Amino acid sequence: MSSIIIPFRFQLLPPYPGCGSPVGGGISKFRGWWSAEEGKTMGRQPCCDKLGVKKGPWTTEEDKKLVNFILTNGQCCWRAVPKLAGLRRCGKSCRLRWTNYLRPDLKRGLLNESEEQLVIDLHARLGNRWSKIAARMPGRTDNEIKNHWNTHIKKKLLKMGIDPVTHEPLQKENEPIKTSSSSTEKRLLESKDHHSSPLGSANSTHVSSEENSSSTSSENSLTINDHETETLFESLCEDQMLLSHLLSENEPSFMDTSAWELPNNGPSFNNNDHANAFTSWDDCATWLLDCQDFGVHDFGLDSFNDVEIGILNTGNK
DNA sequence: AAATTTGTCAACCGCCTCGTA
DNA sequence: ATACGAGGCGGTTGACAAATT
Repeated sequence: MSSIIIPFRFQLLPPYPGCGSPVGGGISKFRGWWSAEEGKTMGRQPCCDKLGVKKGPWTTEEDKKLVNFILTNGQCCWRAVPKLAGLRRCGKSCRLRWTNYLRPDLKRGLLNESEEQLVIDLHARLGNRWSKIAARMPGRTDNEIKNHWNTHIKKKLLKMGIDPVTHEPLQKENEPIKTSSSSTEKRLLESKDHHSSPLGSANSTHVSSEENSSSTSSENSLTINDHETETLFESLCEDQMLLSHLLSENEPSFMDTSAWELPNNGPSFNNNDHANAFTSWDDCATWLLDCQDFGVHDFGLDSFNDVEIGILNTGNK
């Protein structure tokens, strides 16, 4: 089965009725829908009504409802989705199902070799921060990468004699930590405390300065001395070249997730070859409707009514 | 062919962060 | 300043499939 990236800015439609227009920070910043819709005096509803909320695997029927709903209404308040889509699910569950499985820009199938290598490289830098890793990998979800790491890559690395946590040869495990220059990262890990992935800690120190420009260098080196910092920096710089294009904050990530949320003026595709194949919403909609690989027919999208197709076609007006 | 073990991955759980009241 | 809720995240679980005995 071929892997396909759907360069598709999905929320082509206005927010839900009553939602109003999310202002400023976009939809993710939007709050307070319930108070407006239900005439309540501010305050909030619980995440989901625990009673009557279904759990477990999603049925085709539920998938169909969710996809149809989001195609028609776009993404807005996840808490409102199950109610409006006629699903007996928690909003969280809907979001998860959508982001991990139903989103049309997802690749299907196992990670290929280059993707695997990228995961390994990114994991070496970011640790178990799967969402950060996924953000650098087009069409892949954090859950998918996490699963693949745990079931494939971990074993592969162990087979190769590499510690999947430290990314260093296993035989070095028993060596003293303090003077080994190749264990720079590990030393940093030791100096940082409690992250689940020691390397993740080290890398979080490094990455934090990349990804969080508000972090100061002094903050990042609170627990290591100057010499260690210098050595660490030198060590990390070796690899920095390799991934700088991936990790640069100034460069858009491969999958610009914001693209999903702020489509207001019609298609604005990711910068890749697939994207160029689509020149209009008609193309997108047509493609989506024809997409067998995604299993669109399983969701009943091929049986969109005229109104729904019309909405899709006019989404960028 | 049946039973058991192992592998896979979708989904849930609980915690954290951030924004709002 | 505080409480609360939404969304997001990573860890874990459990159902199912595949492989092995």
